[in-house]
Amino acid sequence: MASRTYGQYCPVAHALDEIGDRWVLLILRDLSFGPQRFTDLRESLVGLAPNLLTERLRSLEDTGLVSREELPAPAARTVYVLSESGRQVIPVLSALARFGARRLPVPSAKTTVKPRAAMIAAIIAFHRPDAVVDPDATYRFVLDGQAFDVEAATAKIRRANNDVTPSVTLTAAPRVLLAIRRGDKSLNDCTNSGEVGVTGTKSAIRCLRAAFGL
Amino acid sequence: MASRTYGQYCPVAHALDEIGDRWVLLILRDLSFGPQRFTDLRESLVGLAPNLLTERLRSLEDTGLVSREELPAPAARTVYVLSESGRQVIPVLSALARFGARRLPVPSAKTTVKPRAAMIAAIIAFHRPDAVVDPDATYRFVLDGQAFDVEAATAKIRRANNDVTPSVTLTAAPRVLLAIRRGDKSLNDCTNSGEVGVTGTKSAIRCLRAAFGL
DNA sequence: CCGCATCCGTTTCGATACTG
DNA sequence: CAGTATCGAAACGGATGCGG
Repeated sequence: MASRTYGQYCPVAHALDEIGDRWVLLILRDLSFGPQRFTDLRESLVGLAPNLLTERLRSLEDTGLVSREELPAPAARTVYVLSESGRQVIPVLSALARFGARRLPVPSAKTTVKPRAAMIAAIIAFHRPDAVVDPDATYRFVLDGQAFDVEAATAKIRRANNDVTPSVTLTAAPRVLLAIRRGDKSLNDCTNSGEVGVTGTKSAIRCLRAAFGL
Repeated sequence: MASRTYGQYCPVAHALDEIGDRWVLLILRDLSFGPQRFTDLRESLVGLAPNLLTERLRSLEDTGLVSREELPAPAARTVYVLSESGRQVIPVLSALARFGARRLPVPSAKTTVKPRAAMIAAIIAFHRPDAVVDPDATYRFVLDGQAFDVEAATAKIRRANNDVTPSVTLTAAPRVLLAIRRGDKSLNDCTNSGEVGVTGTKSAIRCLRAAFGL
């Protein structure tokens, strides 16, 4: 059951031994947004057979990148979460996202642009930690009703938490965010036309725009 | 022959569609050190069948990441090189190297540490472009007789070029460089004991140490 | 429903042999 | 040197089933 290894003493080869198998990086991508159940992953990863998902999750547990948590009653559910060392794959995901975002074709009218894909393509891939002014800031993005919080300093992303009061909230359709990113529209025009809503103090909004090059 | 795609509109998935197949990132890793012949790649990538290497190279040409060049006479040889867009995978390789380097076990006495692996593990993975003082500097590393030049500003790496006069030259056994990186030895001690040779102006050496955290 | 396990046809991979 | 051809082995993808 041990997956094939490259057998090279090289950090790149070793990394690929651990996270290079098919589906693995997409599983980790999903987990980077927060804990996920088996079926959450299945839903996102269309085409991945359940036995293979099981095997991948076991491997990731073995390497210590993912851990399993049992949520308490009423309905006991198993969720999978990125471990502390698992969070070290996030820069890899970011680099892949930056690479992929430049090469991703403009979505046709029929292509569905999921909120998470838009977050990755428009936000995470272009986050500039060096441009962050206020390290304590939190940015909230509401896309198609799904809310994400991004920690300014670290670019850590999670599903929005009501306990947190974000510095800025940006509301938009995923497709609009991509259009702005491509430069087909400007954020100013979109806020004026109501396609994008931005709330927060003027300085916080400036930080948002600087941090993500919007 | 079209390789399987994930079929998701997501930059990470798209990136993996292009460079996520088995062996592909290792091929790109090798090409990031400069042009390589078919047999150079075969030699480095033990276990990769030649027909599969052919197929991977064709796919990479199709996506425009790699291009083929025919060297002129006397002995006409085909070499494969990273294209301009292909250089965009370098941040992905760096991120993988950083991830893998932390998780790579200490090499046993029997493990062979190849010069390139040491370069990746000790140098590329830890390069700090923000710490670079002189952007025009070039660092030369001579490991087991193989010489590499690293451009300070960009961390571009290539096989050493005699036309270039490096700001600093560091000579060491691959294993020693890794030991320093792990903190088992200090660069100072190794230069005093002769295990590592460093030549260059005092300020250039300071730059080298700052740029790579040595 | 959720979290898997089993079975099975298809694709991909890896090793070796062979060729211009 | 730079590939192509072949073939058995492994991995994958899809469907189905099953206990909690």
